[in-house]
Amino acid sequence: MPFPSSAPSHTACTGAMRSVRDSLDLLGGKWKLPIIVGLSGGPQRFKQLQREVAGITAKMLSKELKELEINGLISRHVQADAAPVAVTYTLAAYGHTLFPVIEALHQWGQLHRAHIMHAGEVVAA
Amino acid sequence: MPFPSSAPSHTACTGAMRSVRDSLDLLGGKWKLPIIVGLSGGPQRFKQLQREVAGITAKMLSKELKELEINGLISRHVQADAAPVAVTYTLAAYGHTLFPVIEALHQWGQLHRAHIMHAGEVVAA
DNA sequence: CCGTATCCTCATCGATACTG
DNA sequence: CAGTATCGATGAGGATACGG
Repeated sequence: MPFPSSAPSHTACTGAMRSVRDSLDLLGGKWKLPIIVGLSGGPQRFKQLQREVAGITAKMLSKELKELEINGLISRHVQADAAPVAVTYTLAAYGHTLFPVIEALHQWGQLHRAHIMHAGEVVAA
Repeated sequence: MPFPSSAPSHTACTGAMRSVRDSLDLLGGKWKLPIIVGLSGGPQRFKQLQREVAGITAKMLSKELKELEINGLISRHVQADAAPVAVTYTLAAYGHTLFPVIEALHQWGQLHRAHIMHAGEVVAA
């Protein structure tokens, strides 16, 4: 069944393609979603976040956070009064709209892992 | 709320992160999902598929199809008897398990487009 | 029609060193 | 702690030409 599921014609998926590509453009790359996941449990400081998103370098984390903030998915708060300056990143309300996407990816990742384990089995959705 | 949603502890998202990364590794890149979408309406010949997935080159389509087939998401059928050889690609049963993922991406893509209209800012397309 | 071979460019990402 | 600057490797992806 093409997307959207109630589509009438053979060229139905054209519209869905554009949306999917849009999402991919914004969320694609290695780190965007993992960072969102890392923030899904609550606000995090830069260093904490780097520890949570295993393997990411400070450079990449900084760059990705900037892009995510520009797109309104997260927000950045600075506590300038402390001696070692504290910066906190928070998942914005708009960022929470990504949960269905992440959930779907999470589910499928688990399914695929199971699928690889016993490669002979047929998988149920 | 961290993933999975019923998680108990502060380190809850670690598990979800792995699954999401797994999916991203397999489905990431510019063309994998668009190709799946292109096949979601039914079997397609190579050239038809290339027309449907706007902008893809024969080289990329060939390469991506190979990877998708290796991962069991699509299947390839050759009709050798015809004069111009006919090759047909079909979304495998396992490929259908990606529908929730694509649907989520599709929905969010639309949401984001509306979000941009509304906000009047952010991101040049 | 269905690809493959070759060459090329450019973005992505990592490592390291450094600053406020 | 919270980043930035610089360099370099890698490979994804595109253009073109050609083969089965």
